[in-house]
Amino acid sequence: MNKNITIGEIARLAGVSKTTVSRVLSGKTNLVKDETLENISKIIKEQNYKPSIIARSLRTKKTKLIGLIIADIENPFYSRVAKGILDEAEKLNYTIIISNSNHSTSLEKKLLDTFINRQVEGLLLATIKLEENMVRILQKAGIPFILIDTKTDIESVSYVTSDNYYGGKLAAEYFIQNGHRNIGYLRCDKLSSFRERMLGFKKTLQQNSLNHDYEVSLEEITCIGKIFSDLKTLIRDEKITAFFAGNDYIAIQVLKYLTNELKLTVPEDLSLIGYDNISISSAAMVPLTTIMQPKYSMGKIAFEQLMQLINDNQIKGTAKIVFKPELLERKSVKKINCNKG
Amino acid sequence: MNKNITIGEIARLAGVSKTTVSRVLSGKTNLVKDETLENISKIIKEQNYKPSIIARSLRTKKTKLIGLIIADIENPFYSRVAKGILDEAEKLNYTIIISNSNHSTSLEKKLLDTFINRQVEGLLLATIKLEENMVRILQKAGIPFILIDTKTDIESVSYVTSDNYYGGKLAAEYFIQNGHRNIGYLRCDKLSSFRERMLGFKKTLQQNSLNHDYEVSLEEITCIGKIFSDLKTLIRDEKITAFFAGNDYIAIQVLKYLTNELKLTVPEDLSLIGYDNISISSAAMVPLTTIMQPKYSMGKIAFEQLMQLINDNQIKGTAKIVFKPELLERKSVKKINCNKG
DNA sequence: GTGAAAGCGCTAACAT
DNA sequence: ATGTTAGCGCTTTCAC
Repeated sequence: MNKNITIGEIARLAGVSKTTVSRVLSGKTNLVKDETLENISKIIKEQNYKPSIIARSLRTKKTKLIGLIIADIENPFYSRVAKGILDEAEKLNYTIIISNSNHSTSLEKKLLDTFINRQVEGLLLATIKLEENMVRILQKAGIPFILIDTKTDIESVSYVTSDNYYGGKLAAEYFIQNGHRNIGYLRCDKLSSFRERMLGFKKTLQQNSLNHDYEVSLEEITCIGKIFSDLKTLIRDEKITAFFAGNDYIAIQVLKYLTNELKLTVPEDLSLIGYDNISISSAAMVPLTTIMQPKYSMGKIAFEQLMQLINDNQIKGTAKIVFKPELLERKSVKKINCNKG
Repeated sequence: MNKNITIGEIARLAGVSKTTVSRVLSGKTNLVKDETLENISKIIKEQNYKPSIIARSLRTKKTKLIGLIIADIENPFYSRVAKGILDEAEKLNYTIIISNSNHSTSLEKKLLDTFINRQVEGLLLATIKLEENMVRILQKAGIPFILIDTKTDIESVSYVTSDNYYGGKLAAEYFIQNGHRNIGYLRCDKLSSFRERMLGFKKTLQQNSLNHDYEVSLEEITCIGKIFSDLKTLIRDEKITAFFAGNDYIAIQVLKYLTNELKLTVPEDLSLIGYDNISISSAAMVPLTTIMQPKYSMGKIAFEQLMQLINDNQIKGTAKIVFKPELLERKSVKKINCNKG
């Protein structure tokens, strides 16, 4: 019944003007007599009145809304990042509107529009394939945004990632150190993070004079099943002994495939490295050796940086944060022979 | 620059009134001459004009906003449910505002307020501990809501869950069939789903004249580490051979603990059953026998039901949807001896 | 088929 | 310390 109670009604009950009530609402209490303040506060509480954020937003142009586009909320990497974002948003009294793009660029474009129309104050993009025209649209709309786990060549675009090139390098070096020579990897050009990982990986193979063409190519990151037959071929024909899966989520699916379908053993028949260190990789059939990146922190810091961009809007700043990933040694890589020591 | 373009500006450029532009915007094209329509559409496109959803919401009282409160987005069960919700919302052109409550009842209360203030049209509550006064607040505000994976005794509250009592029963029966006699389980009273699972489980033990007091109690679902020492005691002193972990997320952490800390083997030293069938339970160290519930569908259907409640608001309907869970046999339960056949 | 005018609930000058 | 007024950008009578 009190769902339609407005500031005017409170003002009437308190015998003051809407302005005064508004001042109480926005904490400008120094402009209100103590007595009046108390009275108004009492009535607000009694009536359980809550100001309309919509009306306020329309007036102030501040929505306290941040848009979040996530490629795949089901991938534990992203859901951990999301948690970092959500926790931080809660602290700062911002509300998050979220969408799952399923890695679809066209959907991401549409979502961008929706979020702009909703007048979000900023945008967090967790793996969008950012095209130039999207950047233009965002900049034209004056909406600051930060990419997470993605990079772009476009100057003046902010991002929070780990050093994926370096991460790829770490993986390759580890395989090599452990005596692997025929090493395969998954390639997916759709994600910039994957591209960088593979670049660092491939380059390192090359520098060690190893064949760097044992690649399995993935068009659509959503259809991981499609790589399996190519992977099988690489194992059979090229005798690869190691495979860099690009991320843990995929690595675990590969692990399942190898074990259940091909009846192969990891790491005896094939060694595997993932990326991300998602929470279950330590409890996988074979505990997964992986490249770790600080997911929660990445979400948290992305949010903090976005706040800065929003608040310092006079200086059109750019945030470029890159974490150093680390290799986490577990049990999915076979030590064929040790070059070290 | 065109960030401030409004309907008035479009009207001016087209040489018509705001009303006419508004009619084009809302698809009331039968009220507009073809010629005018085309002209206006052209200008809208040229100017890349997007109507302010805020202003529209203020006027129409429709926000196209649904609030989603999730207990722990990082738990793959919830993130899968969330995906079902998000995909469906996208289809129906609704926007989701999301928060992670970390299982905190006080935070959930606060979030409820925030979401009401934002004038969400409906609310999806994935495991909130719903107190009576919350229900009153919601009903007073006239906001329909649906609980996911939770139930309540309060009449007229809608929910989408699986039959947790039956799920618990399935788990107990399976242990018993496989020859287990000393069977432990995790108890957590905070979540209604857990309570029901444990009730069904315990009752079944009882009906089979087995000890049903081998319980490990968990106060805060966020601190799973705390159950370990109790679990250890149960294994040592009571010689339990099987343990029902309440959900897969916890089961996997128990699995890690047993393997890494206690150097025990599953299922040789302890058999384990989880719940939910999260995507990685099939790839766990020991593929997890679990009770499956249709997570994605639950999210999807919860959203659909909420739409119904929103649209049929004259009839104050209630949706009570209960899925039948199924036991998924994998490798985490030892067959001590077979009673069957 | 089109437009003028009012108003959604709030805040922000600008008075007083 | 408080009130008056105007207006955010849209939709919706009601009139023409």
